[in-house]
Amino acid sequence: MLDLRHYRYIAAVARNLSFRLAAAELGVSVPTLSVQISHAEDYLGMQIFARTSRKVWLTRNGTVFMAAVDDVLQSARAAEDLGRNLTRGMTGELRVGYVGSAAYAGILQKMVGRFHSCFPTATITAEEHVMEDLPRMVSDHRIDVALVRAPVELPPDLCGYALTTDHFVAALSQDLQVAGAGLPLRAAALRDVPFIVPEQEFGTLEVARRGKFEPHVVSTPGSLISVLTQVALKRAVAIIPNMLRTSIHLEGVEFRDIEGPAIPSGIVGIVRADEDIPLVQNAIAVTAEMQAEMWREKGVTG
Amino acid sequence: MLDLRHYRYIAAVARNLSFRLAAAELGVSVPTLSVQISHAEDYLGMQIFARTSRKVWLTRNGTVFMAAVDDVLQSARAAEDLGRNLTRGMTGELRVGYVGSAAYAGILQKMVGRFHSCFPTATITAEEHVMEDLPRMVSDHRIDVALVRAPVELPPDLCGYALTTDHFVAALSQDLQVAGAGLPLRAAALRDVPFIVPEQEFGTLEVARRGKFEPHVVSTPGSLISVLTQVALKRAVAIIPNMLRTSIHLEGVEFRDIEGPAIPSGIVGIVRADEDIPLVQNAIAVTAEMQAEMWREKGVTG
DNA sequence: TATGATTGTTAGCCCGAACCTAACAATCAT
DNA sequence: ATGATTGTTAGGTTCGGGCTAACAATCATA
Repeated sequence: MLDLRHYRYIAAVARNLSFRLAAAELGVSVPTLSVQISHAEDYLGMQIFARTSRKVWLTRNGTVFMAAVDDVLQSARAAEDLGRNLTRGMTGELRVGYVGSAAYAGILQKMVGRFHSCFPTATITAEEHVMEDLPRMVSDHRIDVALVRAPVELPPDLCGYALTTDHFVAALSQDLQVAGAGLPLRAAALRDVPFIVPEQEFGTLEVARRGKFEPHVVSTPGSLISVLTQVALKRAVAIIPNMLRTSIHLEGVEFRDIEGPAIPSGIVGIVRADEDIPLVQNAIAVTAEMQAEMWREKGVTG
Repeated sequence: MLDLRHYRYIAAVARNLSFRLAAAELGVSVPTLSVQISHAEDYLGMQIFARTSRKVWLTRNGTVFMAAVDDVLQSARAAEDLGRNLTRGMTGELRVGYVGSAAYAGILQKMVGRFHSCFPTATITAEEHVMEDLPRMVSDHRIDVALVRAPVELPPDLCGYALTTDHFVAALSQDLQVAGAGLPLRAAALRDVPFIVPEQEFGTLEVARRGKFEPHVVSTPGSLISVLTQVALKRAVAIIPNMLRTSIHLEGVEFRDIEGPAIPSGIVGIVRADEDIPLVQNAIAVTAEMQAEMWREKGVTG
């Protein structure tokens, strides 16, 4: 069977129409080239080149054959390029999983956009999942990166990076007459109000802790838009990330800050601590850089 | 640089997901395969396969890389197939040159049609040229096959095959009052008639020889349709292949057989005597076969 | 839990083939 | 005619792919 060397030698002779020049270009001796070309011709059973001891030219069939030779060399080059880019982390496959509120926070769009411009030949997939499943999916190599709503505790094989900062606020039905309209809401005032609890229940638990009561949970919908809808329908309250104030306006729902120190929220990116796929490593670096830019801008503007 | 062996080994392991089975399939020992896969991985700088001493599977990057591996192997296979088909004369390039009247005789269409069905992957070109140039074009390797109007004398490096048989007839203007309407035309009767001479002037010369006169040549147009037109316009006569009777009807022109033994015409295929391109050799064989079929049919029907 | 079977890796040797130099053959230029 | 240029042939060297043997690691079974 011919190997790539034969194809490279054939292509070189065809380019130069001279064994001497082709041998120089290839860095081999003329006899070596001559013998190898002969081997290829013997194997194929046809002359690729016609030659006097003074001139070399392609035969008719040789001319037709050259198209296939170029194909072989091109695909071999493409394979090595692909290998190089995979090892350098310039291409490959990147699987992102995210909770719905990562899209509201805008971080998902920014990340995917940045990935596409940094790694244009990479395949990037992004699928929404419930927050409960996401860390496990990263652990099990079913996805490479997860975007979840902070805070979250991680098993030792995973590590997280804070990508956006936010804090919890209360979203409550306008039908409720809670004291101090316009002012920060006291946690204790929610003792007897029905609670709608989003996937990230940390805010709810913290408010209950501050108010020293067990929250009266009436529903735990899947998405934040459902949470707000339920708040309106059930004359209830929900403790949700402040970011939603700017993203969602729903008739009958008002937002109130919560009295006391801000309850931290934000989006966290989760990856495997021992990540060894170069593209994913690069993606993490790019994300960190992007986050630094965002926080720098934020620092300047506000 | 990786060569085709590496790609074949990688593909085999990926198919079998086992070094043992892949080695058996490839007909090499397991250690050989193991070392070669390692070489490829070292060269690329990435793991293609992950393995415990009990299981083998593709890495993420390995999966992406396999597409390129398949490309390389497919193009290599295609190249060898092409080489084989070129050697066996099943594909390649076939250049046909023909005189216009070969198309009227139908032989050109039959030939090209037959070529396409026999050699579907071959590239077949057919160009019209003046009869004078065609034998030289074959000699000079500018075309592979020439279809000309018999008779023709050939240089020793060419040889010809009679493909169709025909004979010359007279096409003459109806305005001429030549004796013996409806009967074979006597050559001597054309002594004072203006002659339109087609590319193949043999018929004209033979008629003049039989009539023992120098023909009064008034025009030598390029195509047979022009010859007939000129016959009508110039109240002249032309000695042309009988085949045209069935192909062309032109107002003001009548056809008359010529008295005496039939003056032979027909289409001749010309090729190089030392032709060494397998496709062309096969094309000649196919044409000969086709001609035999045609003559057999003719013998049966008439 | 121990033992044997299965599978991939490492080590050491062998041999084919790619490569080189030298000598040769054939063409072209002066 | 003679020397220069270019491809081929011949013979020796070396690199590396291939093999066997020994090893390591896992899994199955007793």
